[in-house]
Amino acid sequence: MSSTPSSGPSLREIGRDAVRARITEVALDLFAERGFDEVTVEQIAAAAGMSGRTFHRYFPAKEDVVVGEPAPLGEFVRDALTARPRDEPVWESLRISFESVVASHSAHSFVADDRGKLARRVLDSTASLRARNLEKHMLWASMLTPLVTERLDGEDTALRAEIIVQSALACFDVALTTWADADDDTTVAELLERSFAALRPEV
Amino acid sequence: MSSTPSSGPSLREIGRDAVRARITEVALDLFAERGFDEVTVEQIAAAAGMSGRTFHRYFPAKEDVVVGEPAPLGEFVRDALTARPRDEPVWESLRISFESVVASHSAHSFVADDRGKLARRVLDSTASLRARNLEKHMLWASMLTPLVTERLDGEDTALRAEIIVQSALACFDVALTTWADADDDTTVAELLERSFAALRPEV
DNA sequence: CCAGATGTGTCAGTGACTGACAGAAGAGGC
DNA sequence: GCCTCTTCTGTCAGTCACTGACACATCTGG
Repeated sequence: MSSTPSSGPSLREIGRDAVRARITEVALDLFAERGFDEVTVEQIAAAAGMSGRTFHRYFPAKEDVVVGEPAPLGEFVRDALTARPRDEPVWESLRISFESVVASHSAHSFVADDRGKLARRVLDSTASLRARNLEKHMLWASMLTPLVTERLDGEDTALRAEIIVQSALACFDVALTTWADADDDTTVAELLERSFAALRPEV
Repeated sequence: MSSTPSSGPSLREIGRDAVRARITEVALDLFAERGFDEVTVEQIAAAAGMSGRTFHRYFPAKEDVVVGEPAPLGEFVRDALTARPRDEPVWESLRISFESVVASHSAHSFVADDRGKLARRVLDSTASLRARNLEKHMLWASMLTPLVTERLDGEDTALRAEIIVQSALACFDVALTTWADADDDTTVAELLERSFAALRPEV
C-alpha cells in the first residue's frame, strides 16, 4: 500500500460495508468543503487510504457515494406497501409506507440530523447528483407501480398507478429537500405528511 | 475539412439551428441502431461531417442531442400558465398549459409521429438520458413553482406548489413515455388528459 | 482588395471509468 | 509453523467525454 494518510484499522479487517461507510464519510467532508465537481476520485481515494482503482471497486460511479444503493430502500418501501391492507386508500398506504422508511432509518444514515442533512444538501447542490437520485426514484417506481396498479379500480389503472407513484416519490423528494434546507428542527415525518396532504388521487 | 462523408450544403451556409438539427438527425439514427452508449461522439461527428471538437461546440454534452435545450420549452409552459385566469383551479391551468405545448409543437420535433417517438424511445431506453431529462424537468419546476405558489390559498403554499408542479411534470413525462411505447395512434393530448385526471390537488 | 469577426481542425490535457495482470494478505488444512 | 487457495489491492494501459489554446480557413463589411 503506497499511501495510507488516514490511520485506523486496515481495510481488510472491516467488512465491505464498513469500507463503503468510511469512503462515504471522508468523501462527504470533501464534497461539503469544496463542492462535488471540484473533488476528484483520486483525492477521495487518497483521503480514504486507497487507490482510485479500489475506490471504483466499491462505488462504480462517484455519484453513488452520495446517492447510495437504490435497491435496499426500494425493497423496504415495496415490502411496507405490500403489508398494507388492500382496502386502504392507496394514497394513504403510500404515505404510511414512506413514513415507515423514514421512521426505521431515523437512527441510520440518510435522516440522521447531522450527516444526513449534509449529504442531502450536497445532493441538492449538484446537478449530476440530483439526476442520479431521480434515477434511483425511477427504479423504486418500477417496484411500486405494479402494487399500486392492482390496488386501483376502474379504467386506466396502469397509467394512473404510474402517476400516483411518481407523485408519491415527488412528495418524498420534496420533503427531504425541504428538511435539509431548513435550519429548524422540523421532522422529515412531518414534512412528509404535509406533502402527501397536498394531493389526492382521483377516484 | 478532413472528412465530409455526408453531402449537402456546407455547414457555414446554414444557420446554427440547422447544424444542430442535422447533428440530431444523424445521431438519432445511430442511437436507435446501436444504442446510445455504444455510439461515440467521434462517430456522430464523422457522420455529420465534422470533428468531435465541433460537435461539442453545438452540444456541450452528448445527452443534449436527445434531450434538447430545456429553456425554450420551459418558458413556453411558464408563459402559457401565466396567461391562464388566476381564479381557475391550478391543476386545470397546468393541464391546459401542458396541452398547449403539445398542441403548438405537434408539427415540430418532439411530438412528430415518426422522429418524435423514436427520440423518446431512445431517451427511455438509456439511464443517463432519463436522468438528464429529469434534470430538465427540475429547471421547469423552478420556473413554474412560483406561479403555482401564488395561485394557492391556505397554508404551506410553497411546499404544496412544489408537489403539484412535480406531479404535473410526472403527468407530462408519463404521457410521453406511454405514447412513445405504444404502437397505436393514441394522441399525446389524450394521454395527457387521462394522466391529469388521475390526480387532484387537495383544497 | 483588405481587415476583422466567426467557424473549424488539431493538439494536448484532465478526469471518470474499465480490463488485465501481478503481488500482498488473510483463512484453512496439515 | 507452513503451504495453498481465495480475496483484495495497486499499477498500468487504454477508452471516452469534455475543455482550453492555438492556428488556419472562410465569410463579411468597408
